Amino acid sequence: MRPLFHPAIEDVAPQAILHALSDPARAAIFARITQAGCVNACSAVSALGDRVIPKSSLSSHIKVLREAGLIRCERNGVEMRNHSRCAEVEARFPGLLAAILNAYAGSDAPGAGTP
Amino acid sequence: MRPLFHPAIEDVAPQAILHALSDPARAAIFARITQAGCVNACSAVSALGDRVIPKSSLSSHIKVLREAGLIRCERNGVEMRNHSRCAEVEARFPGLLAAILNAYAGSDAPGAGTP
DNA sequence: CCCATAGTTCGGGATCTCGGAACTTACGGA
DNA sequence: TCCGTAAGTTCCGAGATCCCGAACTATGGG
Repeated sequence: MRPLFHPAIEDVAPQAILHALSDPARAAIFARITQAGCVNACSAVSALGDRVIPKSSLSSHIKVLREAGLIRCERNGVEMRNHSRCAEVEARFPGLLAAILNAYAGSDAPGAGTP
Repeated sequence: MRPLFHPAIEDVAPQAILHALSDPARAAIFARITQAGCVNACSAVSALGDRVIPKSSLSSHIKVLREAGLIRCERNGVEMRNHSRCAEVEARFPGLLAAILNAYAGSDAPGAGTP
């Protein structure tokens, strides 16, 4: 399978980023991918907090994040590697991702659940 | 008509803000309300760039922005005054609104069209 | 009292989203 | 080599959401 479609950084639209991150599940996935050193397997993400996300939903979420320009995906054998494109997005929209992730972290820590 | 429902600032969720601003039309409305000194009539907003927004859609957009905690609305006779709550939101989520509005302004200036 | 203006609500069609089941791909073991 | 297992994707139906025109409500003026 050839590289999937990834938008060029200059084609990334703010509304796509906001839409992608307006879902707490997607925001949590993105936060985890970003925090985990920009590499992560898709299934390693499926256990977010205490919520189990079905495979198909997870695949959709990953697709939304990818097409929004937030992550870059490539196959590695059976698994999928998801790199965060935070550096590119940061260069194009300074402070945006930091503010969004910080807002989520400050409100209810999407990547860690709230026991 | 009693004051409409407005969430307390501590009840404002990041996902609601991102969802509200993930629509370019809503982002443009909010940008205009914020830039116009935090006061504006609803109908004065309807002429955004070259796009005509139907009244019902505009009312919905305003409602979404209000319930997301981004603006405060109150009647003034026949008209509606829309104040931006940017200061409150800024205090709760530092840098968020600035980064979002800046992202839109840097990509295609939602409040001014791109001739 | 009647009308004009500003905004809200309602209704239907289009679009989006979620998630289960089936399918595809890739690797590993016998 | 052939089969089994694991990881993701695709397909499809049910439900939710969004958009916008038409009808409705509320306020103020003549």
